[in-house]
Amino acid sequence: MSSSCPTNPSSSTTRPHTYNRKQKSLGLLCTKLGVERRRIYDIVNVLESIGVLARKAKNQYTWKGYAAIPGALHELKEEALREKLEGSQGVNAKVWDDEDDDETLSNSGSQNDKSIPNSDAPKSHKNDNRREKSLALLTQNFVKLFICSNMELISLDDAAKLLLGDAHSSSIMRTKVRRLYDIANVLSSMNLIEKTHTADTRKPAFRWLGLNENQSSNVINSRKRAFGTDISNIDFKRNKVGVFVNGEFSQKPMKQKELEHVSGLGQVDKSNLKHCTKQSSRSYQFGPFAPASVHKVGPSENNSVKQVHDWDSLATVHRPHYQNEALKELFSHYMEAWKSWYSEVAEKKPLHIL
DNA sequence: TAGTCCCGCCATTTG
DNA sequence: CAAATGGCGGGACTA
Repeated sequence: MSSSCPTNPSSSTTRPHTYNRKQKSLGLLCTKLGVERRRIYDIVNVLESIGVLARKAKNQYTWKGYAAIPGALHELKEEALREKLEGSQGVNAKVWDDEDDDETLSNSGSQNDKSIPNSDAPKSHKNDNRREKSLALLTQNFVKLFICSNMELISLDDAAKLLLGDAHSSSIMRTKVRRLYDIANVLSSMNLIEKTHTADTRKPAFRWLGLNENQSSNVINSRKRAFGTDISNIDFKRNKVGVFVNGEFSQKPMKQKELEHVSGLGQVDKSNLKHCTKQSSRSYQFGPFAPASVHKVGPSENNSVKQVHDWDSLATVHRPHYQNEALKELFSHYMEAWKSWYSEVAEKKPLHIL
């Protein structure tokens, strides 16, 4: 963080102004936000998993925007279907965890695999191992659970079990669940999922909201504008977290325990899920920046590029008072920070974190 | 107590 | 080698 960074600074910028790399250093950002650097990585990974961001290289991220989400989800869904086909029969869907990794995963999707320069072949084993345990993969698999199954509600425990396959020591489970919390917090912030609890058991669980189209899990085709477009008037209040949903900004009262009941159908049907999950590979392929062009789904009327508008309002100053709303706030702040970066950096220029 | 998730050590990966 | 990343899990905090 901080200081000197080798990478080329200005150059590519269209911005005559100073594209001050230093000002965009992750370290500085973290300081300003009062956030630990380590946290950022988690968030970035989740965002990248759903297409909002793309890592181009070390210290280089490209903001894709919310409009990229539909496309990413679509990809995930197809990928899941593909996996389902190939690996299904095996009653026990594999497990990612547990020592034995294997799977040739990593490359089912389209190009873009983590854009890892090194070819795949070599150190693949170890890499795969890492990859398999990555928050990014977990995020995608978690999302697949929702978009590929008919489960209405999924508790993190169930998700962990499903994603872990059979073998799960309580220890591994615990860790997995911790990660899922990390992920769920970010996804919740984006309103892609929401927390509730099963009707029967009062067990906490999450419901997929997706792009907020009607219930159907078919994320890819319904109206509603692209996720996150048109963000406007945001206003946070203590204990309230603003979230943008389809253009509108909604505030969820921190612990909204209201809607709970809704859940009716929820119930995890493990069996029916197993196959659908399996590792995947990241494969995003959205258009360049904001792409509203991404095979977007709905008629997202406005181009995400412009979703920039009110991001400023997202700013709001207040240090994240961790505890609970932690990631959520952090996320908001981060969005704001990025937004400013974005505007400064001009169109396609990659952002340099640090 | 179960559910959350803060916090940061430390192993890896990269440039 | 230093900096950037990120897996991982102990344990504090809450409801």
